[in-house]
Order: sequence, then structure tokens, then C-alpha cells
Amino acid sequence: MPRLERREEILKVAGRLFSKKGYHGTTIRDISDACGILSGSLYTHIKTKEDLLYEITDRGAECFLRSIRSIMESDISATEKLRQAVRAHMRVIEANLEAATVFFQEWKSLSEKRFARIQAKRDQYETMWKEILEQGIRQGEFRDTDEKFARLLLLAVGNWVYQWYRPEGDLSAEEIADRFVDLLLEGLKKRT
Amino acid sequence: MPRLERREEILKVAGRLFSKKGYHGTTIRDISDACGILSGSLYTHIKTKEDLLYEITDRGAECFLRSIRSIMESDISATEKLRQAVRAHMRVIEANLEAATVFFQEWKSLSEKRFARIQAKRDQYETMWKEILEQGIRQGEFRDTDEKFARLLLLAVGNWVYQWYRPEGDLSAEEIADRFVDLLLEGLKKRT
DNA sequence: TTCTGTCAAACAAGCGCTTGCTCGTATAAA
DNA sequence: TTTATACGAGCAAGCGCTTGTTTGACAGAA
Repeated sequence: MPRLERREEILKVAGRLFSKKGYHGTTIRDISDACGILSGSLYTHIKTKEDLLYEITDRGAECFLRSIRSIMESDISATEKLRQAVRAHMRVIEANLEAATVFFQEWKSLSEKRFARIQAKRDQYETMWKEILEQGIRQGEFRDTDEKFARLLLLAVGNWVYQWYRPEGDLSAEEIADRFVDLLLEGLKKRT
Repeated sequence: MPRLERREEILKVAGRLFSKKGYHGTTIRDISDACGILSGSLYTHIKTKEDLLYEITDRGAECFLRSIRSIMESDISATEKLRQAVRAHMRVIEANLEAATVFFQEWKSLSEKRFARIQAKRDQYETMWKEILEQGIRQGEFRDTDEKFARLLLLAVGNWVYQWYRPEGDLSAEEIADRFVDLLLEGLKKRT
């Protein structure tokens, strides 16, 4: 199999196995078996096992960042930004469920240096959510509540989705996003 | 060291290491080193490495279940049940942060049979939240929204807490719980 | 009190196997 | 003929766990 094609296959297979059995729970032989080659042959395409984890994780981080950047730059209300950002987040998870799972729960197995590099991208992403919330509070669309807790609530929902979301379900990523945004904005309490 | 005392130490040490490096990322020698004994000596106190994971996970599950049971049986409004249940949940995490971390992210490494046993307890716990929400909707305290999404939101917050909560922070478990409940009930949107 | 038998706790060594990874060779497409 | 891809064999280290032995505290008999 040609170089690039095989490499992509390996990344995909590794993503699937890492997401299912964890990084430490997956062996080089698990990955090579699933690719239909011998374990030694993997090393024609990769340098180390950790490189695989890093590349999967970093691609995931980039996906999330890219998906929300254009929304941040657009000139719309905070409420609309929030809705679009949650939709974008859900779409990334929908399109890369396995990579997202690795991104959310296996990135801690990275070496210190690489861990820090991913951490920085996570911080960037979180900052964008923070800005949406601050804009909303400043402009009077959102209640003057503690921004940090709203952000934690938002991130909790976003970062937990991969645990239960299954593409074969009957709601699209957008529909799920909209329901969460509605619930978050309007609250659970009945108004009289 | 006497039997019971040593055993508890091993469980505690294992919990700490599992939560930090993951189950597969922690070796029997890591655990025995941290206890100040040789790896073979561990087996005076445990049968297998997986037994450790199971005991930690199961104790965690029992903590969560116990903490919420009496609340479920009491005769109070759904809103009050919700607040007390979230508080109880936060208190369990505060008091058992490492065990809770293992419970939330390492239980997947259990053998099929034990995994199923923990899964059943998780389902029980989730059902109690469902009942609180259904009661609130039925009695008109909560909006007639999709119960499932409200539950997912609630679980997301509860299950994500261990990722950021640090006991040295300046808010108590109760204060954190109350802020989340307020945000969840009242919503983010400003009322006019 | 002193001696002796018992037993839990830990040691020291190492077993069989798996791990991530290397390297010289074969093969087939360009 | 060159070059990229995969094979086949295997290395050194580490894995979970077992085994035979030592240690030290405490019991009851002398």
C-alpha cells in the first residue's frame, strides 16, 4: 500500500483502538494486526507509538479550534455565537468520534512536552468560550452570573458528549446542540 | 504492618496511581514501591491487579448510591431534591477525589463481567436522577422539556467535576453545587 | 522468666510471556 | 536498476504473578 494511504489507515486504526482500549491498553501488535501487517512493518511508517497518540490528539485539537475560529470573528450576538459554537463542537465530535474520544481521555498519556503543547491548544479553545460568555454578559444578553461556572457547565456538556453520542442515533449533531443551548439559556425552572 | 491497615494503604496508593497514570499505565511494581514493599509481597494482600481496580471502582459506586438514596426517599419538592442530590454528589467527589477519578475513567478496563456489575450500579444512579427530573416536570416545577437532555446535562456536569475540582480551591463542595443548580434552574439568559 | 512452636508479613529470585522497537532481507512496482 | 514497502526473526526490558525462604512478634509450656 502506498505511503500516505497506509499512514492514514494506521492513524485511523490506532484512533479506533486507543478510543476503545486506551493508549496503554493497546499494543503495537494490536494496531499492526488490525492493519493486516506485521508489527515491525509499522515502523516503516511511524517512529514511535507515542507519535501516533500525539498526531491523533493534535489533529483533534486543530479540528476543534478551526471549527470555532470563524464564528469568533463574525459580528453576531453572543447568543448566536453560543448556538453556532455548540453546533460546531457537536459537528466535530460527530465527524471524528474516535479521535475526539482519544483527545478527551487519552491525551494525558502524552509525554510532558507534548502534553503541554496540547494543553495550550485546549486553553485557547476554552478562552474562546470564555469570550463568548463575557460578551453576552457585557452586552446584557446573559445574566450577570459567574462566568466561570457557566463556562464549566458548557465545557462539561461539550466534553462529555463523546461518552454517550452514537452516530446511529436519530438526532443530528445540530439538533442535539440546539436542545442543549435552549436548556442552558432558558433554564430548567418553570416560569409563572 | 497488620493485615487490614496494609490492605487499605494498598487500595489508597493504587487509587492515587490509577487516577494519575491510568490502570494500564500503572504497574504492580509502581504500587508496591509506593507502599515500601516488594512487588511479590503485594500478593500477600491481593489476588490480582484487577481486583484492586474493581474494589476501588465498586466502593466509588457504592458511595454515590448511598449518598443519594435517603434523599430520594424523603418527601420534598423536586427542586429541593435536585439541590440536595447535586450537593451530595459533589461531597462524594470532594471526599474521594482519586477514587472518583478511577470510577469515572478507569472502570472501562474491568473484565466484562465486572464491568457489567459496575454498569448496573451506574444505571441505578442515573435512574435516580431521572426520577427527580420526572417528578419536577410532573409536578410543574420544571419546564416540560425533554427529560433526557436535562439528565444528560446534569450527568455531564457531575461526571466532569473530577477533571477540574481541586480540594485546595476556595469554594466548598456545597457552594459549587449551589451555583450549578442555580445556573441550571434559572438559565443563562437575561430576563427582561 | 525463659524457651519453643506458630504464623502472618515480607523478602529474594525468577518464571513465562509481552512489550516497544530494530535490522537484514525479500519483493515488486517504477 | 532503483526504491519504497513489507517480511521474518529477534533483542532487551518490563510485565503480572509464583515460589521457597526468612523474619519477628506473640502464644503457652517449662
